[in-house]
Amino acid sequence: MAQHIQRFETIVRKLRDHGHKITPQRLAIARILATSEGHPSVEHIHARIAEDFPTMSLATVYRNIVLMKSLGEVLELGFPDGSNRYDGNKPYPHPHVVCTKCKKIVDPDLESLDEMKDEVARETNFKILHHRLDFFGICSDCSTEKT
Amino acid sequence: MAQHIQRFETIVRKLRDHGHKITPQRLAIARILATSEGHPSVEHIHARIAEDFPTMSLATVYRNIVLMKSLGEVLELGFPDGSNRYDGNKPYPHPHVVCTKCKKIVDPDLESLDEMKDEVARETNFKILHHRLDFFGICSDCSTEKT
DNA sequence: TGTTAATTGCAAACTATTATCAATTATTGA
DNA sequence: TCAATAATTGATAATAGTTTGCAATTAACA
Repeated sequence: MAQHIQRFETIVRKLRDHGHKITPQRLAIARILATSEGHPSVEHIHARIAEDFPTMSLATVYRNIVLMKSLGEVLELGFPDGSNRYDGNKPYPHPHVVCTKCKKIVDPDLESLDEMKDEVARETNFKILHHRLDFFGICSDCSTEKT
Repeated sequence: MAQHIQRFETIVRKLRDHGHKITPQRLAIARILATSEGHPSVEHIHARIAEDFPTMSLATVYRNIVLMKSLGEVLELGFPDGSNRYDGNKPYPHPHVVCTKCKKIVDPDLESLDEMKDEVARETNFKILHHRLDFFGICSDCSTEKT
């Protein structure tokens, strides 16, 4: 995916431009965040890197995610059950569809969200800065399973 | 507010119908959940009850919230920063507008959400069961403050 | 009222995340 | 190229919010 490579390079450039060192750990974390379709968790990121670098520390994953969040290059998705997932692919607010069975997360295309934002701003007199929209349900794979 | 009293009675009836004992602690928690406009936190609930019953335990608040959630009478709002707020007033999914400064949470009226749900279901082939929609911004009170 | 199982309060356990700190390493400029 | 230095790392301790275990208490029902 060319756009994944672009995202990866954007993140690395941003890190460099802000004077952060480019370490192998940092690169590995950025790569997974930029190229994953599946909105990985910290555990997932750590486990994947630990396959090749057994000394990779969880703390390093957390630290780098905080850093990339602060640079606006990673979106954190915290869920009510306490689980956190990350998106380095589209680091701006956008709707998600979550399968409650297999935990898959999909990005739908929705038109009407901006209008809705204006509607809310008008009605409540808030200055709306960002938002969060998740739909929860069962994906087609899981609903056809006979288990 | 008559509808707050109704909500309180609905919750108590539901508890009773499911064979749960009606304890003073349980009633106090249900009352706050049913009558609060402000989407209280566990701490808030506990603190308010502790004014009158100093032995009220935090664990009891947690346990009863879990119970009322499982009966579908309380909606849990977990936020990305890890904070949790509860709504015993409208225990079904509905949009929220959160002031990031004073933490106020308001319920806006939105028409277009059901259409959006259908749109998502059509596009992703998910069976949508519930959703979560939050807008974050600055309320009019906070934006007029000169601090 | 007495019996019984649910509920409570307290404290210990747990989990996800953050902070500490000595050792390591990327960057820089000579 | 390499030495100086400041950031980063890994291992572990600390933290905060929530949950669990257990003995004592209490609501519900006969």
